[in-house]
Amino acid sequence: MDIQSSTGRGTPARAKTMKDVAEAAGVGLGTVYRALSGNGQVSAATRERVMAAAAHLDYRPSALGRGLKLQRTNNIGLIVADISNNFYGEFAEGVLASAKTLGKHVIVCSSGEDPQTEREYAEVLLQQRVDGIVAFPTGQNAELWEGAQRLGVHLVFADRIFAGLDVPTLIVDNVAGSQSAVEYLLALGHRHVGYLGGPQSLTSGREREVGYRQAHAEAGVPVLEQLIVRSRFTRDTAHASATRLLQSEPRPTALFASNNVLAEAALIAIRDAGLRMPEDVSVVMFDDVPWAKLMTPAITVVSQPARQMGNEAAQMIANPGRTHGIRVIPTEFVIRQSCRPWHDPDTAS
Amino acid sequence: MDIQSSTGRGTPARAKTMKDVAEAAGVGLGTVYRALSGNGQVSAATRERVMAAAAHLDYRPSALGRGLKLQRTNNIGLIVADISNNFYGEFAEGVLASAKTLGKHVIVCSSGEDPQTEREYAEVLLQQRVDGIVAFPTGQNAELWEGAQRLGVHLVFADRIFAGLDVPTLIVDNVAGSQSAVEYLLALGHRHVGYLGGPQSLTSGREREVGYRQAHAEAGVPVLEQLIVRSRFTRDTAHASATRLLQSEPRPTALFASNNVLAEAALIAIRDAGLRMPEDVSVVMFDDVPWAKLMTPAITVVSQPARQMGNEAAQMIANPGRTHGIRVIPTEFVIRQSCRPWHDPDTAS
DNA sequence: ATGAAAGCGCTAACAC
DNA sequence: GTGTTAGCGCTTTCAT
Repeated sequence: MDIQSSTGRGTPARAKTMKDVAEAAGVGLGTVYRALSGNGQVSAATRERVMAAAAHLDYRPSALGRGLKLQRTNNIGLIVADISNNFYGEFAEGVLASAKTLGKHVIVCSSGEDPQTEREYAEVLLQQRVDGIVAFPTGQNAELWEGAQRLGVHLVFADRIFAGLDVPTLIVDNVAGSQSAVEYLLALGHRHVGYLGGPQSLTSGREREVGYRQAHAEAGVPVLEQLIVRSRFTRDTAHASATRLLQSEPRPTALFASNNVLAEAALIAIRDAGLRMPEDVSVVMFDDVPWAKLMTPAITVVSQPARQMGNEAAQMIANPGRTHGIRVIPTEFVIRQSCRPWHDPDTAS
Repeated sequence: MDIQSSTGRGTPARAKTMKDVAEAAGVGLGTVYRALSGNGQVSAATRERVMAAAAHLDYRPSALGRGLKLQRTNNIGLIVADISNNFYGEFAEGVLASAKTLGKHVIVCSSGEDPQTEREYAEVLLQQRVDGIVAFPTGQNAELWEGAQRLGVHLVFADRIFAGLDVPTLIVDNVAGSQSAVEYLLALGHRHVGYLGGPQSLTSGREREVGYRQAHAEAGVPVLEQLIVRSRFTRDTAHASATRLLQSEPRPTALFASNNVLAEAALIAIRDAGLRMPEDVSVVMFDDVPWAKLMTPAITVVSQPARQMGNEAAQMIANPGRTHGIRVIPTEFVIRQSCRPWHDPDTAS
């Protein structure tokens, strides 16, 4: 009696293969393939028998065998900075939704904005032989991305322009979005608009600051450098930066937070400082997260269509060749109740 | 002259294989394997040559070939309801972080709480031959999960108990968490506490309602069924439900929202109804999302350690056998400023 | 210490 | 219309 052949209780049943189905249906391997895939001619009777055998055995094709043969996996990688951040979460939902309709599957990675982690994840994705990668690149690892492209892995970058690489990129109009927000604050009479910005290493950090400066230039209002505070786009350093900004001389009467994490920090810092919004300080933030409209007063925002961008990124990965260069998505300025006109007490008539 | 062999500009270089490395290093396939994997003996000199050749060719092992041979992929699936919801986002960050340290990779799927979508995604994950799946199950598709277990795919469920299936499950103490919140409101003098609940089909929906009822029973306060409104855990139906709850007779003087999406809806409905928090209506919510402490007043919450749960889920998948039954995680009741004592005007002395 | 060869599950070309 | 076979890239056993 052969112990190996007994159906052990604890031993999981090996996943069934085409060969199993072929034996069960009493046909050859090729016939099973033709019957199940629809490629090639099979008689109706045979097809019936094969389908029945497959169903009975609970056969499920192996994506591994298939991928190995076809040199194509239908898997794509997604590298975001922080999936618990609503912006990336919305983007990811968009990628997942479009990927599903395209018959693709998504391996999600969270880099924490760390180039080393990004590198490790990209390496993993290449080993998994993904067909493409959607990434919010840290700005490092140029050789890595070049290598990926050489291997025929389709790339799409989001939110940041990677200088020197020819990768299709999806980006919002940071300069215009930021500029419209700051113009609005200046038009309300604010002359000391604090800017809570991201790192200069990212396009989104740099460009939003450019918009801030352009708005000042066009309004003829001088920029006070001490009102510009740069922080990482993460919670750890954000609070200290926001607090520092509120303690600047002169104290800002309005504040523009250049992403949702920095805005959170700003609101907490404002409350901690005993200031009221909008009486003491007006606030505008970049990125229309769900809680922005919950606040009292509701926050005025520069809205970016994160989910739609995710959709589009997945489409771009699936249709390489149709996508070139940088696609700029417009932002929308949504005025709510977090800003108030400012009349400088010193110069009041 | 052979055209095929020329390095075409547009033709991507095929990913290098062990065979390529073997030829470049002038050794056999087995030697390359032994040199790169560390399994087996290789002379120092040979190892050196192999490593150099691999580096020079930019060789990257194929997870496909490896997985096919080993019948094990080191990939795990994660099925959440909505990755843009902060709760799932935090959980996912936890899974990703732990998976990384365990050398595993995560295919993320978003079911939208739809059993059909869940089924399709689970099917995909099984075809991908994932080693395990972490899921927030909809409660349907029992046969599917049983089949997965039979195939030796390790399962971990989160947030919901699936009756009739023996799957290790990670869950917060919904009854106790909910009960402590409602006890608090009753102790403040509220006698008409509205309950904005999730669907009865999910454990988290049912149990939180049980906590609500137990708190009333122990305080000797009768439950008014018209103050219990159930909604799906999604934005579409939440707002209508919240509005309906606020129009109940008697009007609730306090409100317990059983998840973060319902809480969002409740706050908007409160504002739309022209009510003030906490003067007109006290509020407690389940799940301590980042914006809860941003609100003025800051919201009192039942906090659940979402990220830590994600960590633990990944560990459980990686160490099957060590995990059995249902692991209940305690919640934490965090009192902030969104509740106020209530003295019924009719019975005031 | 190293080379040769089999086989994981699938696709596709070929033979009948 | 159907069966057979080679090969994708890797791991592992068996010779040498």
